[in-house]
Amino acid sequence: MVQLGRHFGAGPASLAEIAAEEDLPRAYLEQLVMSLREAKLVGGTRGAHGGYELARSPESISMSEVLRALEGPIAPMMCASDDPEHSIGCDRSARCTVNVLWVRVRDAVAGALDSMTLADLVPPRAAPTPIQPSPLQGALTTP
Amino acid sequence: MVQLGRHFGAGPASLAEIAAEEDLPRAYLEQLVMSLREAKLVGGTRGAHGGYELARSPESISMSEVLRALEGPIAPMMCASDDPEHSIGCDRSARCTVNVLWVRVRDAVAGALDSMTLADLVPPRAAPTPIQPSPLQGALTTP
DNA sequence: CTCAATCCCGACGAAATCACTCGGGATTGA
DNA sequence: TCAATCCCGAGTGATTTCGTCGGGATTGAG
Repeated sequence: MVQLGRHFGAGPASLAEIAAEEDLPRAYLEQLVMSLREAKLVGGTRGAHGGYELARSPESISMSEVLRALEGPIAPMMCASDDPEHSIGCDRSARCTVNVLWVRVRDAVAGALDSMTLADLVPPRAAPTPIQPSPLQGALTTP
Repeated sequence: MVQLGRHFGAGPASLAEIAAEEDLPRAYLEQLVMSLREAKLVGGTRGAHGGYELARSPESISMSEVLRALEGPIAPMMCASDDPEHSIGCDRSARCTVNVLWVRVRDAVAGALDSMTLADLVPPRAAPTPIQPSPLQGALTTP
């Protein structure tokens, strides 16, 4: 996850390393990285001295991509999913007025996630390019 | 939930009625309404011909209140909860740079929820006072 | 060539959560 | 008095989440 961002440009990082730094079980990490790989966000190189690496620069990877890769489509409820494939319309869709609410929430979340990149989350001192300050939070904190 | 909003001003509605209209199990509704009662959003009147009623007008009840009552504090992760009481700091809080992300998401959700009231969700024809069009969605859909 | 490090993959398991059920009071209008 | 209704706590079954296990397949180094 984020550790890979910190490690960017320094060659591949083995799961063993990451597991140590993050103290998470290595076997579990494997599983997570698999999802990231399927989403083409990281690439793995095999063999001794192998490991994982970001496929693109941290600045170009939005957190919405990461989260979608790890947790599936953004959907507060099944009837308001990002991905039309997975959205199963609930039986009472006709008289259900609540759907708009969920759609709003979903868009809010997606917006927040889109407004941050992996680079925003690597520890401060390493932040290379100043990012435009999120346009989002102004709108959200106004009364 | 929303049905109560629709029913506002027409005296108390029994769970049996609501269960019929919503076709949800009545016993389950009881449980939900309990939470709403604890949050002072609805009041119950007992005895024959009793039922539940909104405690305030639908326009004055924000969906964030409702959701907080039903699902607890708004918190995408435990380390970024609305309610300081329930927020349990994760062990790695020191080196955890991800927290800001969750806080942003939480605020986005809270904002979206605050921007809608129960009245916005009662079926269109019944909407009494025109609400100011949400200030939120403009900000969220801009590139 | 061989071997150890590492990724790749599928299946399994325990714990928490969700949606819902059961059974039995306590109150009140008719 | 009695039936309708709220009030309340405990219990259940399915699903999801977090994490484990074991065994290949690849590749660089010696």
